[in-house]
Amino acid sequence: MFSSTVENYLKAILLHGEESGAGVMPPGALAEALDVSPGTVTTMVKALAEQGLLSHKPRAGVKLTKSGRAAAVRVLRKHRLVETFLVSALKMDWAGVHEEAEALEHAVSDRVLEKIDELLGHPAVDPHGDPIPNARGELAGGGGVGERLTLASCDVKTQWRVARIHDQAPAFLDFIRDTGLKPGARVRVVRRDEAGGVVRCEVKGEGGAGGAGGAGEAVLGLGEAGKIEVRK
Amino acid sequence: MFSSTVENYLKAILLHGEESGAGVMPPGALAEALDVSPGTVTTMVKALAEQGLLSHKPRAGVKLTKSGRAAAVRVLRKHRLVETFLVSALKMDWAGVHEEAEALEHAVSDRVLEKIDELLGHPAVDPHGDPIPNARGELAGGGGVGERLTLASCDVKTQWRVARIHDQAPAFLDFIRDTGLKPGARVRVVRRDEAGGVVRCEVKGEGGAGGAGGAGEAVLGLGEAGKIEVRK
DNA sequence: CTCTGTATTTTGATTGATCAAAATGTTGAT
DNA sequence: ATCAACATTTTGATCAATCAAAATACAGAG
Repeated sequence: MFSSTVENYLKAILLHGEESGAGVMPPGALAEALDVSPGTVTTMVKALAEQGLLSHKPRAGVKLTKSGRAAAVRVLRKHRLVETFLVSALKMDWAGVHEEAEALEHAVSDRVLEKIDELLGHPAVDPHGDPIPNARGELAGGGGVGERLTLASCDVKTQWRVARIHDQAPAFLDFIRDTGLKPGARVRVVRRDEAGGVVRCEVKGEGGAGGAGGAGEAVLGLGEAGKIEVRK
Repeated sequence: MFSSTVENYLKAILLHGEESGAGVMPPGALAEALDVSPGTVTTMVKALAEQGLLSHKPRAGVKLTKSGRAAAVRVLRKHRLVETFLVSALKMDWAGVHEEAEALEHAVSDRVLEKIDELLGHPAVDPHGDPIPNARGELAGGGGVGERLTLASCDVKTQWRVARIHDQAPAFLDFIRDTGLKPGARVRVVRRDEAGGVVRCEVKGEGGAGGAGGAGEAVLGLGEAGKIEVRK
């Protein structure tokens, strides 16, 4: 239907809206997200607007149209279902699946996707805790970055459960795996030093099936702590 | 590593060699196989020769180099393992998986591929009976089109087993599915009318698990019969 | 040996996606 | 109100992959 380039533009715009809450994405942010030059974005954006996938207010930013958003949501569904599939069905390492899914999301047909969805039992979230849009194109909204409850903002001493990791960088994900702070893990902030920018916490493993279960300690920066969303 | 265009050129040349036995493929056949114009082939072939993937004797044809063949075999391995995966793991319909695999073969990484291979238990053939190259890049040779034993050349009255379908066209595959002549089925040629170009045979279902098992009759043209390889 | 038909290569152009560098518009500080 | 700093758009080029149509080489018939 669309080239993978087009799909990547749409997905980046959707993701920006989800993360930032802003309805409009500035060209510079898009260039940054896609790792292309600003001029390239201007050119592509004009073409996509032509196709009715987004609206473009010159010098301000872009916004997905209804059909653009629908296409973007389909791509995101593919991405997240594929990630889940790689981890659950193929037992691949958690930290690497994002890049694999990045390539596969453009090659998986709708027919294959629905078979995968079925095989996995219609999962609601992917291995990072990110919500998977359903087949009807509905995406559970996660609340903007501001009101998020994370290891940087949650109550100290209370026990929480890791709900979602807001970063796909392999190095960070490796760190998360090593500390045991994966979605599902139970965690308690032991001490948060705002001045020093350090958060120290106690991790209690998976609780459910599988994981090592043993308790451990994790120390991380405030910025990093802010990427770990907790709940309950 | 290579663009999907390049991968398709290499795969087409390898497949031509396997099917025809000829070591060299004329540009016209390549254009036909890839559904591009002859001029395009000339251009691309020069570029691929530049990269050391094939050797090009002007006005005669192309031949894969060692490294070109290795790359082609990797692509073929991906294609056939993906097909097997789609049928065995995702329970997709036999007849459609070729086109799906056509897209996925360029997006599946080596890491993902080996996980799939493992999951499937290192299968030796794909759902059409085509041999799957192993991880070391060895491809079981199938014998040229001449010496092949097929429903067009096998003994009448003897019972055979369908080994391989030498055609990926969806319409033909649909026909095969409907008649039950899939790899694994037992079959006996009841009558072969060379003059009329018609082969009539009796099909006995899967034998093993799954299939309907009941006997049925299939009537097909001599050309079509020649695409159904039998053994034993 | 010549000619003709077919396969192949050349030529000139197009499309999608990209870049670097120059030009331009906008915003915020003074 | 002016100007500097920065973001955005324009401009002119490039690269990979393709096409249609013209030019060319070759092989077999005579």
